[in-house]
Amino acid sequence: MPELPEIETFRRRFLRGDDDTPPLVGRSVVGVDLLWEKTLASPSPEEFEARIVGQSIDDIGRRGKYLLFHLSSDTLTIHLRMSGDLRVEADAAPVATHHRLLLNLDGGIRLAFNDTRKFGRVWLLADTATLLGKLGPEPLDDSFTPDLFSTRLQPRRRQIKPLLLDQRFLAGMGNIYTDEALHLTGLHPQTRASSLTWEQAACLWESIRQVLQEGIRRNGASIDWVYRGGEFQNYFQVYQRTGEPCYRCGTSIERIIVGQRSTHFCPQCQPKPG
DNA sequence: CACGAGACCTGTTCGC
DNA sequence: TGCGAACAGGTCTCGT
Repeated sequence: MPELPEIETFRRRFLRGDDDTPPLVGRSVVGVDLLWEKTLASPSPEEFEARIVGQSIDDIGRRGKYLLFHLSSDTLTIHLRMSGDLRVEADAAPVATHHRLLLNLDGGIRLAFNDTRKFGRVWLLADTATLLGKLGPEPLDDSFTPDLFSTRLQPRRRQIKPLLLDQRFLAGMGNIYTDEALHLTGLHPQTRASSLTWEQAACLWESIRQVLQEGIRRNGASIDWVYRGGEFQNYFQVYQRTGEPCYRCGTSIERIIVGQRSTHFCPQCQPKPG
């Protein structure tokens, strides 16, 4: 799941707190329990524990799909990949199935990293530049303009969908929001990026921002049992709607594979070019 | 550079 | 009912 809106939802929840989650800023790390070694990308488990204990959470940020806990002297960087989840719970709570890393905080709570498929990764970094430096623009930043987007699209010959999923091209888009943005624009997912007119690029720019903002407003999308609270799944136009009628024209939504990813689109509203 | 295959993992759903 | 195949929100590496 976790794409930009879901990560942003975590960030806001941990910053402000909500009904069952207290704000995390200001709390310090008092202990660590690494339950699945590969979850920790760097440094070594020994160094991780020695360095992180005693640091406090000063702020919480996000870059693309990376969640950034800015600590006293390091940045705890987390990528949830396919099945990662973050839960704030009592530090005496039983350790749930698929918990991979526990960070005990002061005040009797802990931040638990739960990840069924074990793809998620955690880094403790003094400098995030190496890890984050190759990411493309932030789609919701003011600096991301239609002109910038169009200019970046122009030299690329790739199919538009895999290009939008390429985090070096644009940071934060995943399979759901890409399918939704292309449908909103009326672009076939296999359209060549370089073939887009400025107007089409500007329309896609608008659609990308619209679906991401809508996703954030709905607290992300909850599929299956993960990510309580998200509502955006109730507003999907094409994602996981194979065979169901397009809300705009009534044509059956189709599912094809593009760049090895499941892709949903309306063949009427998003005609294949050429 | 663009693209596809395979890897990394576990769990659920689908088809026969 | 059972069992294997297909599929899942992501990204990396390798070969062509």
